[in-house]
Amino acid sequence: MSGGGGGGCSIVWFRRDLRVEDNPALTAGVRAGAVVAVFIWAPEEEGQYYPGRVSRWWLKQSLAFLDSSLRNLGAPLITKRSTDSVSTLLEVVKSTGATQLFFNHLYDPLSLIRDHRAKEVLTSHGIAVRSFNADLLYEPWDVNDAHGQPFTTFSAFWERCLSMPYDPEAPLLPPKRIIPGDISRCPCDTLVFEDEFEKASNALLARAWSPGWNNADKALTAFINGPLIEYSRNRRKADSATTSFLSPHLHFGEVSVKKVFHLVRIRQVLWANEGNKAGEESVNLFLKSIGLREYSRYISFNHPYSHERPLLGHLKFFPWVVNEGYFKAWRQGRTGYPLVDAGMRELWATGWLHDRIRVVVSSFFVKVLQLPWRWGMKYFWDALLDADLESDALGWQYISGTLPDGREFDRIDNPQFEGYKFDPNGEYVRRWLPELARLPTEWIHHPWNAPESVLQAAGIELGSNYPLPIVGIDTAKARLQEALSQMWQQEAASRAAIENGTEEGLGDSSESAPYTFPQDIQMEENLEPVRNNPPSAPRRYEDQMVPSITSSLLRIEEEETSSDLRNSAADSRAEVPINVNVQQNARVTLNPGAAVLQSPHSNARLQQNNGATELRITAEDSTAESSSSGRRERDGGVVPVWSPPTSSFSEQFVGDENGIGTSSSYLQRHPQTHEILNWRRLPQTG
DNA sequence: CGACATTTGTA
DNA sequence: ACAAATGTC
Repeated sequence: MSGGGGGGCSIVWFRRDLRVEDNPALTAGVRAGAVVAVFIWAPEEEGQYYPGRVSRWWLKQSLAFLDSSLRNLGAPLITKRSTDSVSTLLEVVKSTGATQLFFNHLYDPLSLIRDHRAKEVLTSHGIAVRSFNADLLYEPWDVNDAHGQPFTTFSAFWERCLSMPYDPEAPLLPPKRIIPGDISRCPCDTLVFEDEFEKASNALLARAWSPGWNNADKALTAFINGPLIEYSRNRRKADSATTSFLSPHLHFGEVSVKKVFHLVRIRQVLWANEGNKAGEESVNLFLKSIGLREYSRYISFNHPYSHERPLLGHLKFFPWVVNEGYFKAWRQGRTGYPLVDAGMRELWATGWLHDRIRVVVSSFFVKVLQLPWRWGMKYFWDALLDADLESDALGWQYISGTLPDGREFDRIDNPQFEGYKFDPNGEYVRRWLPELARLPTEWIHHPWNAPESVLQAAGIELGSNYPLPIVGIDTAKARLQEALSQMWQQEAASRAAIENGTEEGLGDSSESAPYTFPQDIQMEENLEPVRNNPPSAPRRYEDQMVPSITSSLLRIEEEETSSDLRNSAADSRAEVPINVNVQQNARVTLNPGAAVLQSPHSNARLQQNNGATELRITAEDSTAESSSSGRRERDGGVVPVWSPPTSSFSEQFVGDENGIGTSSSYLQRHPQTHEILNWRRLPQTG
């Protein structure tokens, strides 16, 4: 396994494993001889999930740290700008004379496809390709129930993980030094991660966060030595500095989960020996949140659609309220519910939110406002520093009640009560909603009930400097009931239609006139959300239209932007290629031998017609996404930018074999979803 | 010590 | 809202 005498070096392809310690691909590369470390920035490949501003900021910092560590070890990080990672890899291989490629696994749907293709293409060029597990305690395909089937509930999954017959592998030490490959003919591209606007907005982030693997290590140590022991007691506090703050580090793989697991476990044994029950329990709870991260990859691998369609099919028939006024009020933190609003303001200003508050605001979004969950998920994607497709998809599905072990649909959490639970003294609300700062705790989570005199004393005029509740909880409950009964009706009708052989189970009504967002959703300072008005916007049965992302970077880099993007390109925005429909989505060019991943229900599958498949998303798509976004400064933070409508989503694979409904839940349907993309079928080492 | 009440936590 | 865990007599 060493060098192989051929003299060719190895490429180590860094992605979301931006660390030198416990990096199996890097270790393998170093063992094999000379190494060329590469990072390819090809955000257009992410289509709609082009990374948000804060996420890109983090990546930039993190790469700088990685580069300097690699340099210290002997080989710099080669950075490449690309719209097609695989062909760029090929170029790098050619210009360096490499004979091997090493990388670590990713499990989001896009990466599964891209990496699969990378293996195929590079292998066909005579390159030895090997990939490794660097992101998880156990590979998804190694965790199965007694019948060899994937788990479908978290607790069963996690129980199994914790009782596997073998422990997760011990973390690898960083290499002592790296022999550099020949990069004389492989120049770096300068990567641009932020434009001038964004730079200004991002300046503040550095005060609160320190990206990079060495800082990740510090954060981990600080957490284990500090807040961990109190985790079980404190984890419910919205305002806490008691979380690990590891999530962005983990997202970019600056610290390995295996290392976290091992260190935390060691501490647990220690506490157990001391009879420290609280400490022991704290570790269990913290590990559970690590487990959820694992589970999100597990779900994504087994159901590569989970980021865009409900796992339990009935939600497909939920009549979502398509109301951009609600949506805007939610984003701005002007719903009239202090806990929700405080959360949204914090997110807006810092790109961060405590897990509890994520649940509160997303649950409010889905249950009270009844907005399509994918909008919310997309907003999180754009705004969160630790935006993570798999984790966020899991979270939103959990909230929406489309997981077997998720929250029930018909349950509305009352933000007022949750407020007193998670923020009993109102400190959190006061910090993020200065307009309520003078309100006594008694009323802080339900100002609408406060006596006029109290409001006056606190300088609050409801409906003027703080909104009345956008929707009353009772109204929301009634509406939710109504919507749910509609949903079940639709579901039943659809099933009946399928049984009658009327193939088109889903009412085509929804497909005919795709709703589009208003052109420009600006962050207006004093927008007053309408109160309790029945949703003026139509309800719709498909939840597929996701307001698009903003990528102002592209605006700068690609000058070719056409004049009227909104109408042309915006309608045909590149989607996550999973659902690419060639006819409809003209912008997504499927080059000869299109790779098309089909519905999970018809067994997700990468179809390849001939060897060199290529799925390319043209630059125009993303450029289009950058148009018409409003931005405004706002106390310290910067308002996340929101841009206009997105395409209709091509969820046309309507007539899934089994129909869609609870009776034929995905539990029974998922069998071979992963067969094709299963890594087991790919050369596996490590 | 078991039957029953109360509290708690809910991926 | 509910099931599990914990507390009480």
